[in-house]
Amino acid sequence: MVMISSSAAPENLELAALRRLSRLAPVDQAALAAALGEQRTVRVHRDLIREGQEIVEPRLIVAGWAARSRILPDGRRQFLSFLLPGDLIGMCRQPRPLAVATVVALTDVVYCVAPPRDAIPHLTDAYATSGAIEEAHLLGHILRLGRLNAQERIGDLFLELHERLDLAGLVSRDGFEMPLTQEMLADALGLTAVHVNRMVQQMRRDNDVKWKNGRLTLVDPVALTRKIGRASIRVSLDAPAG
Amino acid sequence: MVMISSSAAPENLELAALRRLSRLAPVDQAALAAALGEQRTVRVHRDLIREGQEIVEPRLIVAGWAARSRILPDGRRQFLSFLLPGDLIGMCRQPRPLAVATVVALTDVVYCVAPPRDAIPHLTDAYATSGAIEEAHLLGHILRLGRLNAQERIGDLFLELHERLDLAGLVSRDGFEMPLTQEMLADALGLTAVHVNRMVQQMRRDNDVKWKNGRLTLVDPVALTRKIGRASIRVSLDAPAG
DNA sequence: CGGAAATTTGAGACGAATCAATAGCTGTGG
DNA sequence: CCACAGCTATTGATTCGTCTCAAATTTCCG
Repeated sequence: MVMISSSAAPENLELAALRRLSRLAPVDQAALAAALGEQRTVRVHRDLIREGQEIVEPRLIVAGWAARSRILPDGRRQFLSFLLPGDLIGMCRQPRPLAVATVVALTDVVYCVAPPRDAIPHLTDAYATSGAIEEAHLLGHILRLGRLNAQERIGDLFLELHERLDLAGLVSRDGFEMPLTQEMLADALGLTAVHVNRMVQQMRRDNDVKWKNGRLTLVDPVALTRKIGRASIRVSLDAPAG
Repeated sequence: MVMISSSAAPENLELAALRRLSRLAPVDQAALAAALGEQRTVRVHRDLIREGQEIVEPRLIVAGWAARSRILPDGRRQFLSFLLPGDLIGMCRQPRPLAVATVVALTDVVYCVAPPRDAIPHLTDAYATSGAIEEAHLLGHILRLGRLNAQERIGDLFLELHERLDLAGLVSRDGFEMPLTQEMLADALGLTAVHVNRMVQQMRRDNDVKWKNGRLTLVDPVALTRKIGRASIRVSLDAPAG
């Protein structure tokens, strides 16, 4: 269930993260690789950042999934966004910021300290673009929660994950590793685990998805996109003119 | 109904916007005021930015309300966030970005071109903080849509607006101008106008809010905050050490 | 193999949507 | 000054989607 426990050599996973970042802007891959030196692991269910605490240093996820979350006094939990390999944690433009959300590891998470802005040419651009994409994901999530019904929400989220993991080179023809439980999906989508379950079964019956052993396959992503009316995010990934 | 049609001198409104920005970081107010020279007005219902189009130049709202919105193929509409006096429109760190959402004027909106980053010392910090706050608002909106019921959503949004307008100096003891219709509230909160209506009546009966003639009063913001379990946003507004 | 976590199933209750109609308000033009 | 059009707000009756609670089953993992 935990992604990194597979037999794939860790190098491959790093590379996936690298590929992801490097596609954001023209970055010297060798320099970036050098910066990725020291890797740490956080265990499942552990917090990477705790709400209200001061943020340590920005980090780059090399492997595994995490989520930003908030919890209400009465225990209700909401995942605000998912953080996948290649994503940045706690990267912000503010001088001395307090975390506005907890970041919790949904699987074992391998990360490294994000190389400082000026360590590598164009890295500033890469981070900026990364931030813009992240905001686009937040907006997409708001649309999802505000105006889509349960089944659309699930499908739409699956499409987003597919898209993002594809960019990170983590999608093969038979889908991708999806370590989320139905309860986690519920916490992200503003639903109940029970209802997520029923809707997923529906989607399986409709042959929209296959999901087994933590591996998810979207049978026809394009058709599903149309079915849901999802606008895929198109932040320019090309290098800026110059 | 349109805020700026009041008898208040336009200078006061500018100042409100100024105060807002200046509180974000130590900014030379005179320099900022100079940069605010040329003001334009956009009529109600007109778009300031259209989704998918290239963003022109970043703007600063001087008076009036706008909203970022997305519309689904079938006509469903979702407001992603509200933009109030002192807020920035289209400010992004990306080189040549496409708008990820439409920005529509909810009232007549007076704006000016946002002074460039390096025009004024510390303005970069101010923009950074402004961006961080905006992200915090997005996260708050996600929590709202995902885990609060109709009445909590409305109350929580009212509290956010109160907080933001207060920072902008636009709240007096008898509340603040609230140009939103119940339908707009519905489009922001993922509800129906009909249901918003019923819940607002409930809140009036409970003596949580007064709302008449476009003016909204929160009878006891602190109590309401507790009642809803809302965590107010505490991005550091103080100057960074040094 | 055993225990915990995750998924699945069922019955019933409740919150919010839907559809439809009415009433109030605002501005416009005759 | 009134009549009318067009929003906005309100009310009622009904339907539908999702939640809740509870229990059974399956899967995962040590």
